[in-house]
Amino acid sequence: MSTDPVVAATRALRERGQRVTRPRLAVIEALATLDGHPSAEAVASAVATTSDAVHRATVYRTLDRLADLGVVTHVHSSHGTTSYHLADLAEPHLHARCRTCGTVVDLSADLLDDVRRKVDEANGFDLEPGHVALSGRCAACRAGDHD
Amino acid sequence: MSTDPVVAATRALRERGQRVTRPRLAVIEALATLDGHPSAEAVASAVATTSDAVHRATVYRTLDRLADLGVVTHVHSSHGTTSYHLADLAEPHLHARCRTCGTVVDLSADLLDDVRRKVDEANGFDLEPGHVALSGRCAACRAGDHD
DNA sequence: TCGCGGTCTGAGAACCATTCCTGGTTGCAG
DNA sequence: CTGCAACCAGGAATGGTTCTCAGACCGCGA
Repeated sequence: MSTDPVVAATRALRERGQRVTRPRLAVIEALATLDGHPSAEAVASAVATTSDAVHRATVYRTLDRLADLGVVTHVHSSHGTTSYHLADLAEPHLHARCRTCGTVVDLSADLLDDVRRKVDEANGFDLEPGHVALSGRCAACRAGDHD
Repeated sequence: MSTDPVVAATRALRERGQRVTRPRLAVIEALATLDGHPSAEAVASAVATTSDAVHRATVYRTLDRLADLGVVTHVHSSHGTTSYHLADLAEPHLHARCRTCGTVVDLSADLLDDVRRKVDEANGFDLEPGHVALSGRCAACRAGDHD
C-alpha cells in the first residue's frame, strides 16, 4: 500500500475516461477515512458533514460507478445492506456478519477455495466468495447470551 | 417426508399456542405449493390469487412467525431479498444465487463444515451457513456470456 | 353449544434506502 | 477560452417491508 488510495482511485477514474469531480473525490476520501465496512448510507452521512455537501443520490451513483471500475469493493450482507470499501485498502478477504450485533469480521481470502472448487465440480457454479458476507454469531455475542 | 408439511406446520403452531387461522393456512399452503425459493412478495401474490385474499402485511407477519417456529427457513440473498421455504420440504441445504439470472442453486449441507470449524477456531465466530445464500454465477450464465 | 378473552387480521399510511428525472453545472479536450 | 458532453443537485417517485388500531375470529371453558 505504498500508493495513496485516493490517488490510485482518481487515476483509475481517468484511465477509464471518467471525470474526477469534487463529489467523487469526497466519496473516495470518505471511504479512505472510514474504518471497517461502511454502508452507502454511512458514506452519505460522512460526506454530508464535509465542506462539500454531496447529494445522497450522487453518493449512491458514485459508489456504483466506482464498484464497476473495480476501485471499490462492495459486499452484500444479511439484511440487504451493502457495504463498500476501497479495493486498495486491504488484501482481498471474505466477510462474516454477526446476525446479532451486525459486526463484520474479516476472514482469510482462501478460506473458501476448496468449497469453490467443489461447487464448480458438482454444480458448475462459479462461486464468488467475497461478494456476500456469511452470517453467524461473533464471539462476543455468543458469550453474551445463550442461544 | 411421510408427514404432510401443512399438517406439520399447523401442529407446530398449536404446540406454541399460536392460532391456526385461514390466512396462515393460506400462506403455508402457498409455500407447500410453490417450487423453489419464493420471496415474501412471491408468496404474497400467490396467496392473492386464492379464494382467501390475505393482506400483504399478514403474509409478512406470518412468514416471520413461521420462521421463528422453525417451520419455514428463510434465506437472505444478495439483493436484499429474502426467500422462504418449508423446513420439512427438503433436507437442510445451502444456497447459492446466480448474480446474473437470480436462480438459486441448492448445495449440500455439509459443504461448509470444514470452513465452519476453521472460522470457529480462528475467530471464535459461529458460522450459520444456511442463513445466507452464497453468490456467484450459474453454469448457464457462464456459458451464455463471457465475464 | 355459547360466550369470553385475547390473538390475529385488514386497511392504509408510514417508513427507509435507493433510484429516477430534469434542468443547470462543470471537467476537460482542442 | 470555448463548447460539448458528462455530471450533479434537488426533489419526487419507487418498492418492499413494517406500523397502528379497530374490528374479526379462534379456541377454551362452562
